[in-house]
Amino acid sequence: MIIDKNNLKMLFPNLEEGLYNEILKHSTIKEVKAGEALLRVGQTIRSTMLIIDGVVKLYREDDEGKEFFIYHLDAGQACSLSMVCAAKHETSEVLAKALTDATILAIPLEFMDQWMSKYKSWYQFVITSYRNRFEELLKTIDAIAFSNMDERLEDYLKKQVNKLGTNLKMTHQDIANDLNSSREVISRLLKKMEAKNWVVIHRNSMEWIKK
Amino acid sequence: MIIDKNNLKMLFPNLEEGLYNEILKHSTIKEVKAGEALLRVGQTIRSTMLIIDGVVKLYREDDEGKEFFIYHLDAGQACSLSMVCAAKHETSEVLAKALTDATILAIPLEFMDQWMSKYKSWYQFVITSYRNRFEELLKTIDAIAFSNMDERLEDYLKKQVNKLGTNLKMTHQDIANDLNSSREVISRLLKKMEAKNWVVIHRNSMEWIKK
DNA sequence: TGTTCTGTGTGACTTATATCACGGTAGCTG
DNA sequence: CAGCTACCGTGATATAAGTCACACAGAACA
Repeated sequence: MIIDKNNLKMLFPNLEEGLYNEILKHSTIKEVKAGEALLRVGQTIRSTMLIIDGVVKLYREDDEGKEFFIYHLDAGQACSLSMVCAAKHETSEVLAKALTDATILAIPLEFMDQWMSKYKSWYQFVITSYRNRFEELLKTIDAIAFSNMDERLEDYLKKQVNKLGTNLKMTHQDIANDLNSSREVISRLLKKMEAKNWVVIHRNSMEWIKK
Repeated sequence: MIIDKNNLKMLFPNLEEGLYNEILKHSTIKEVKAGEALLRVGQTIRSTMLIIDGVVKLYREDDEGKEFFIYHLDAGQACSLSMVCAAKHETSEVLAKALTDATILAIPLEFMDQWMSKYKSWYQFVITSYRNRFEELLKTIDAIAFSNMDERLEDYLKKQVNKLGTNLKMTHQDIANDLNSSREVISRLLKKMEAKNWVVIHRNSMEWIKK
């Protein structure tokens, strides 16, 4: 995938002219296949990552390696964690996996500091990214603190639909893993949703038909 | 409470000289009694808040007004949310309540932007605050996603002990509210902890004796 | 002094979710 | 085609947590 200034402007509007040039000049492009990890827990972060294309899923891991889905990142968004971590030369607290094939722009961490004082638009972008991720995290907390599995599943499916369209190619086990639940529970809840005409279940996939 | 440069240096080390002066010049001091709210959900944020003295608890609220405890802020810390919100003129997503009597330094939001480019130390401070709050939030998610009530209660009590000492003046109902559980459940779990000699239970208070 | 209120203890029960143990079936592969 | 494997459905059961009902005890107060 070739990235030029126009691309960048579409995806990240409202940055300063000079900043687009710097981004193009100093960043490297990373292509990631669907399912691959871009960032693992404990890994040292050496660059800030901007999503150019595709969807990335962020996970939190427990000690036994169970993966709990926290939120999505789309094209035009930045991995906020890679920003702070980068700024402090620290390691990742999360696992980031490509949901679809994805293209990532990696910006070496030294530019974080530089641009922060040099480009007001960059500072705005970073702060906004942060705020948005923080909000996502709060919503995730709401979901697990205040909602039952049926609501959480509905939320989860809606998010997937938002990112990938109504035809969801995933197994019940996949969903169970993301929600830290079990296949049987998800199967049963999906059945109920099917009875309510929210979804049509196939093998290895399903279709979301609720408006 | 009178705040001078030395105070400030003790609480917020590693800032630039000029920045301490600016903080003293432009901020106002707010005294808050234990139990009072400093920031409510939906409230517009007009200033960034630095904790000078006391302990503040942050909560997330659900639609029925149930309050779910997310983390503590101590003296020397900043309410990161007030930073981002302030920068974007937005409203609060959380409820902040003083746990003890507290002293807060309120910095009008216009200085956020200014100082960000003017003082590298301020930028570092903001980013570090952010990262720390983000981590707290992730830990909170871990707790509710991966742990049972007994572990969560233990964690919770340890945090309280950390902030307020081993003599905990709170009712079982208070704890239940913070953990979004119920009094009976907390009572029973506390009994078990007492049996294990982790805690001595009194009326309206308890003592943490586990090392 | 008795009365009231608030916090606590506890048994019985309900509910949500997890786990176990199957059996079935679609789709691939040799 | 046989046989395998991954996915799905479902009843039975287990467990954690929430809810209900009520008893009791210490503090507060009239």
